[in-house]
Amino acid sequence: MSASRPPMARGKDAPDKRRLILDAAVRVFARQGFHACRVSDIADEAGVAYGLVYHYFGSKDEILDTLFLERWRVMLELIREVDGQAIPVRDKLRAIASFIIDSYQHDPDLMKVIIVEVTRAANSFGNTHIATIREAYELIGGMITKAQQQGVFKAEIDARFAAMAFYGAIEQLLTGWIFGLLPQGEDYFERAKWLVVETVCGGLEADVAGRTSVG
Amino acid sequence: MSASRPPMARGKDAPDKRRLILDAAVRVFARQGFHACRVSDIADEAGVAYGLVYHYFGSKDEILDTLFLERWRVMLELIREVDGQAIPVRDKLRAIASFIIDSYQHDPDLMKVIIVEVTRAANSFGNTHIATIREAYELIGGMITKAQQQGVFKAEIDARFAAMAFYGAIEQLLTGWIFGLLPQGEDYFERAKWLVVETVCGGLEADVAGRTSVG
Amino acid sequence: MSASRPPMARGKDAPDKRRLILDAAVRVFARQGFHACRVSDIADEAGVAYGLVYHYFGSKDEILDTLFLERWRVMLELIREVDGQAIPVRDKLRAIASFIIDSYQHDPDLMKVIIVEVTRAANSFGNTHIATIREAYELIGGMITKAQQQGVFKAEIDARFAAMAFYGAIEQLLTGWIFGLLPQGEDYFERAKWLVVETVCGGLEADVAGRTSVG
Amino acid sequence: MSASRPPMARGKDAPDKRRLILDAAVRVFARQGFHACRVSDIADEAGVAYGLVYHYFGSKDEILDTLFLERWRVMLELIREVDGQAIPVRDKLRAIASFIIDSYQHDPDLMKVIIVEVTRAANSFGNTHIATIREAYELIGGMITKAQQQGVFKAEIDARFAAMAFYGAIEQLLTGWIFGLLPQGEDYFERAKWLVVETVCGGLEADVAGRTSVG
DNA sequence: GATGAATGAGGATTCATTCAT
DNA sequence: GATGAATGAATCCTCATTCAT
Repeated sequence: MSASRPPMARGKDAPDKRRLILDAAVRVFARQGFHACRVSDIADEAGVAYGLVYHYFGSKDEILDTLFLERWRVMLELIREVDGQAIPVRDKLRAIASFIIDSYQHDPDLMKVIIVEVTRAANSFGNTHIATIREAYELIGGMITKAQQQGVFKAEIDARFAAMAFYGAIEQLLTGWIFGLLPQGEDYFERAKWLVVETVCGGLEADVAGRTSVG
Repeated sequence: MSASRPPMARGKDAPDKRRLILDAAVRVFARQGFHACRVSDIADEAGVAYGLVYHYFGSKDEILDTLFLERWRVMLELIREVDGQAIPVRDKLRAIASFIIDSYQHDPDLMKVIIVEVTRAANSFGNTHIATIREAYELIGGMITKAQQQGVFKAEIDARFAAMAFYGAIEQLLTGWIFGLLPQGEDYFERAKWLVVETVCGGLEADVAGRTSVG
Repeated sequence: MSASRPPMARGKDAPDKRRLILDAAVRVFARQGFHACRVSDIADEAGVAYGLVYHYFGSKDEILDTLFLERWRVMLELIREVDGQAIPVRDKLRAIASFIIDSYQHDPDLMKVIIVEVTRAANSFGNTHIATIREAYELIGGMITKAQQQGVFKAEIDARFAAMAFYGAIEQLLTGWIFGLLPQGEDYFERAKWLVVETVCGGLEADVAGRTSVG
Repeated sequence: MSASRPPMARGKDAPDKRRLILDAAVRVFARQGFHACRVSDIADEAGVAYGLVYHYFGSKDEILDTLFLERWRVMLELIREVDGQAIPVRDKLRAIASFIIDSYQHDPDLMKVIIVEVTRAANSFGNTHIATIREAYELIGGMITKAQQQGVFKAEIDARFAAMAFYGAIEQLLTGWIFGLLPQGEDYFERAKWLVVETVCGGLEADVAGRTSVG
């Protein structure tokens, strides 16, 4: 369950300019924001000629689209895979949270760009990719619904809303890291995976009747 | 505990052009997005001359800035007020969730702008806004810490992370409404207030040992 | 033969806002240049309301025109008066040089503005006032012509060209002071008056035949 | 000792758009004045696209800047070269006056722009230009000082002031031509070269004691 | 594939001037 | 006279995109 971006097979010394440009774009978008950066900034950061960006990508937008889609495709695959497994819902949610947090740990700039520039961009990129995003939410919602049918989760809480809350909790942790509001580090990332699932599944409240909430 | 924007005392017939511009900006930003709209769109929407926008605001950015600050001032006041009350933590969180959801219900455009555009702009905006947001999180974190000390909340979950998760869950519900991913309406809003608090405090898991999840 | 600007008779305590605005404009034009300053800068500097500037002057241009004309009228009067006197040409030129240098000493900002913004502005104000400026040159040229006819000045040098060179030499001294290229101070000003006349009349060359060039 | 602008080595058919823009700017600045012309006027005059102006120059100011620097570099070279020659001071001054007047004759627009716009802009331009101009004056001042030490020029006249007066006399002749106050033409230009040197070196005064004013 | 000069529409900002009070 | 809010035309500069080499 790797959180790394799909490798682009190439000859040993071949630099794969396309990949170079994408990776440069991530850094530049993260640093300056999509709107504040120019195509020339990306080319400079990648160390390639201005025009080459347009050789590989049709537009500046397409670069961001590509970055989003690359990552989100893996994300959806992961969710679908998890969805098909015969494991407790808590483990499923745990796998999703782990994947997202691992993704951040592996490439924080990329996740920052996706969250800041796409996921919350209701009027631009968010709308373009709404179908993709919706699918993720629906898959998660489906897991919750199934858990409710099995009696594992309470039935009173609308699964769609619960899915949003779950995903929002994770994304906000990332946001906290992105903007320096939460401490980062290997330990914190690991703890966060457990924490977000524990909060959403077990709740913050202490057990009043001796029930152990630790799985 | 009104979620409405602070009224601007004025003579009966005086139109307060500044307010007019601010309100128009909310509508235009919500409709087109901050970057996609022109200053002239704001002026047109407000029914004032182009130049008047610059009479009251130094730049397009400053308008967004002002909207953010206005809203968060009210938000912080609410949180501080709630923090000072001698009520159960669940009620405190409920009050905060209610306030935010009421705000959305009362002026969805404004909340859309705050969530969608300000997060994106957090790159460019100085640390002023981050500091404001940080204060809100710290207040919520403080409530959770206190609850943990009183044994009401589990001690294993870092309060700062829990505060982020809580806030993120709420914000994602708003995002769901904004993107049209969740159903809206008076009932849904009311239900959402309960749901988000119930999820975060009581957890999604059903009681397996007769524990009542109602505080 | 005062170099001061015409006093504006007024009640003791009356501040004469018009004068206030003109004087403020001199300072602002000198500091920022005519084009780089806004009408509001003038109003601020004068400590009057924005709109009052337009109560006294029809436009920003008119302010500069007024400043130029006020000073140049006195200048022309001086030249005409000198022209009518029965004194050696050297004394006449000396009187003119003195007047201009005294003017600079008395109000360097005003002279800077007139030289920089009007006298050299071939495409704007310079053209507007070309007739006024031409008259001064012609009067000086006339003095030189007369001196040539009297055998005091060489006949080979075109009087119009000589008049320009004479005036240019003076103006360049002022320019040197304005841009910090020449040392300033009472002594330098006095010496400059003598120097410019001595240079133009007597020449820089040392006497080779015992002639004393000091009048 | 050509007064022409430095040639730009290029392939036979290559149009060198940068040069095209610079030359167009000279014409437009001379015709309309720096402030009154738009960047689009320059582009139109050069027959290039609007944006290309900004491809080669950072701003409208930088164009004027470049013109100034280009011209003064040549001017300084000339003065330095003249300064190094073992010729009478009168010949040196004559060479400088000739160069400037030739420059005007060769490209009156450029000289108009240099004189009219750069002086005005000296406020905004940093001390870079002032420093350049200062060097020219100091070189001329040095020639005069040397002549004074050799007894060729009077010692009573401060060399720095004399240098300014000399340069001012020349510049004012150009100003006279620019404003249409002095007659132009091959003969007048040639005569002016002699005249300005004769005036400054020999003085306007006729010889009263058989002194020859020819050095 | 690679380069970077060339294009030109778009939009923020400025600021002189007007005018109602 | 005095005030400053209101107006809107003017223009600089940006930058995504195209294209010839």
